[in-house]
Amino acid sequence: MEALTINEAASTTGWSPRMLRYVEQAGLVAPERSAAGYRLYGAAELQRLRTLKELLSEFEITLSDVAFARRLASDSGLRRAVDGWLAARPARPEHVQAEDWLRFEQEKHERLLAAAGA
Amino acid sequence: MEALTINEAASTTGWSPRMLRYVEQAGLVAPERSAAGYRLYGAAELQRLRTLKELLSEFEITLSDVAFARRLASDSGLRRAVDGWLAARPARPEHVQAEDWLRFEQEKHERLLAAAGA
DNA sequence: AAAACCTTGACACGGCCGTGGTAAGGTCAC
DNA sequence: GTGACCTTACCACGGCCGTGTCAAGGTTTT
Repeated sequence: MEALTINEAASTTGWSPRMLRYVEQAGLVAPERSAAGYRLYGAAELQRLRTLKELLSEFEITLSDVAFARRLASDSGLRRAVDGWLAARPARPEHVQAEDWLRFEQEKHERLLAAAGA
Repeated sequence: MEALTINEAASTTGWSPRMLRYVEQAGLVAPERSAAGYRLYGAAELQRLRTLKELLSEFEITLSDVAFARRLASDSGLRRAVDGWLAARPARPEHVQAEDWLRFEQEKHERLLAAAGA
């Protein structure tokens, strides 16, 4: 069975080794460990890392966003509270709303892209 | 019918006027506007602002988190993609995971509280 | 018409995020 | 047993978040 070490995994997924550790810390992709503590990425993890990358760029979301979604999914108390708040009266002027928070959420990415010189 | 102006609303909700504008920009609580453009907070908005505040402190989450939850709730494509990713193989070592991301998500707040001298 | 309040826009600032790099020290392969 | 690779821990840095404050200009009230 082939399990890639962190640098190999980095090469095949496009993440940097540094980011792989960061992603693990965020609780999103945690590879098995060897007896000595080496990270061992199996096929499942590699796939997960690739799809994670697509997910982030396709929807312009961040690791923190996914981490929060994870928390939402696993903490039903939190989910109920948040969904409940959102479901309550949806704040009067609905049009302004949609327009505004959309810009709010997108702005950072536009700035990032601009800064990245894309 | 009584509708409070931004400073009055700030007083009764505990938010600062600046934050009220920020919360609106984040698309979370958007008050009606007078003909001249003055924000007019009704009972519903005031209640919403108070519960929002409780929500944030009770679960140690941020405005951005709620904004993202809102996006998740209103963009089914996004929700399906994220939930799908999370639902897929839940990353091997489940224990490390839970432990780790929990710390990851909580650390910032601990630091915030510490910094705030609480 | 002046005082008091509102609006948007901008500057500021500490702190965290995403990222890279490096150091000190274990592990693996040959 | 030496070189290549891994691990954790820490410093650095640009950019955004949450927040305050101030300026320039309308509105409301008296």
